[in-house]
Amino acid sequence: MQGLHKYKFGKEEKLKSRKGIQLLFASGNKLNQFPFRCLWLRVPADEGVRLAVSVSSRNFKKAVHRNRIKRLMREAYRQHKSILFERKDSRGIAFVIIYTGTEMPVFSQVEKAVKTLLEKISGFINEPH
RNA sequence: ACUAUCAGCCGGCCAUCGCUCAUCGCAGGAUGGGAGGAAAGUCCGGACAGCAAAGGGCAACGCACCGGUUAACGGCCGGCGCCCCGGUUAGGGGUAGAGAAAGUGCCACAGAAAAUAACUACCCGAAAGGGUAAAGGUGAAAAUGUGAGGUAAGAGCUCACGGCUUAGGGUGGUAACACCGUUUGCGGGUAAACCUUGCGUGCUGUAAUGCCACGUAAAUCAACCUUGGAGGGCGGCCCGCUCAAGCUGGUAACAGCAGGUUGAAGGGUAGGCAGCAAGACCUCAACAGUAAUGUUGAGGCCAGAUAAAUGAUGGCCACUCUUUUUGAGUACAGAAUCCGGCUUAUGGCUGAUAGGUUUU
RNA sequence: GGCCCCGUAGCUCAACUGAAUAGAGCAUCUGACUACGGAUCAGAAGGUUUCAGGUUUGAAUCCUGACGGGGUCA
Repeated sequence: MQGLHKYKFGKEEKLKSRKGIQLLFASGNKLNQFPFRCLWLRVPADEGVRLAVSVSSRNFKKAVHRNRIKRLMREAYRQHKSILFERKDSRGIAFVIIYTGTEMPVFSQVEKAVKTLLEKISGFINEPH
């Protein structure tokens, strides 16, 4: 099942609940990796791995630019999310990635940063102590 | 080739991977649809939904030449008036354009005086006093302009030609209005100052609203009230109307219990479905109309998410920049209930119409 | 998505019932005082009143439209 969905990023893997997002912002673990900031939290196993993506409208006033950045971030996560699935325990992860840079990125930059970010999270999860 | 207006299209194709919706399938999956002219600003107008539907008056807000168009509009189309440009002719452009002769206010500085005029001045007169507004000169604006008569000096005091204006008339036009002749008068500007007149307008908005699921609050405190009534409703206010919660004891004031309204503090949920995608819809053609627009016929189905889909990478082609390669880039910009407008942001290509210049 | 408010010197605010040089404090600069600096005193500079158009003789003020910033909702 997981192998089949290796490069997909469907509705079930997006963090959509307003309540979950508020919980994440209230008590999530913080992690900085320029140009991103990440908040993540362990959740029960039936939640699965869920991601939300965000760009501040203070840095990017045009909606078309925010959409562009969010699409690049989702695409990068889709290609490298298998890093997170090679984990030891079966609990789920909920996390949000926020773009904090002030300039329009290109895909290669986003891809590189997302990859290192996912490796960092994977390291925290697999070695909690 | 250039300028203006109108209409249309935005990079094209291929490969791999992916997102969202619908349909089919037990499932893996397959097929099909998937941003705009402005989706933007939220400046107007509606559809739709809820609340309320005895009224009357006032206030508030909006609009303001005429006719047409439309579901409606402050939009659009055509005309009229005014202003500007133009060998001041043809023509082109702009225009929030009712009323200043209903009333109130304001008009700095300068000036005699800024709106019931009189400083210098002119005339009569011995003076007291009276008559007058031409000349001075400031200002954005100075008491209807020019000429003649008239007079002591003057003055629409009178006359001629004008300007504006009141009333009623004739001709043309649906009308605004234009022209003609009669007549009343001479009142500076400002209504995007208050205001007056005419016409119109319920309020709140898809986070409306309905249903389902889950969950709690039943309680506490304060104030007021229980038919001589707190408070609620009828658009904001008033009148008026209407709804609205009581018993016991006591002569009464009041007390007790109960109830009602408002507020404080506090508690709970913030999930799902509908609304929500076939409509003042789109394309083409014909007809009516100067046009906006309308009618008829044929064909078509064209996003529907909810921390929010419509994308990424590679290759070739087209164009621009950079010194060739390399490289960078390809307008403005991303639906959120849906329509009709307005405003703003916008690079390029194609076509049509109009204009003048150059070449043949 | 709806509704509401505000833009004045580098900063914080006046002047908002139109009137001609837009004012005050802090900050900046110059000079004096001091051995130097601070404080103090004197003086100066700094403004397309967010932008564009209109009404008016005259606009920061009134009107319209843009641009920018902020707040609020079940």
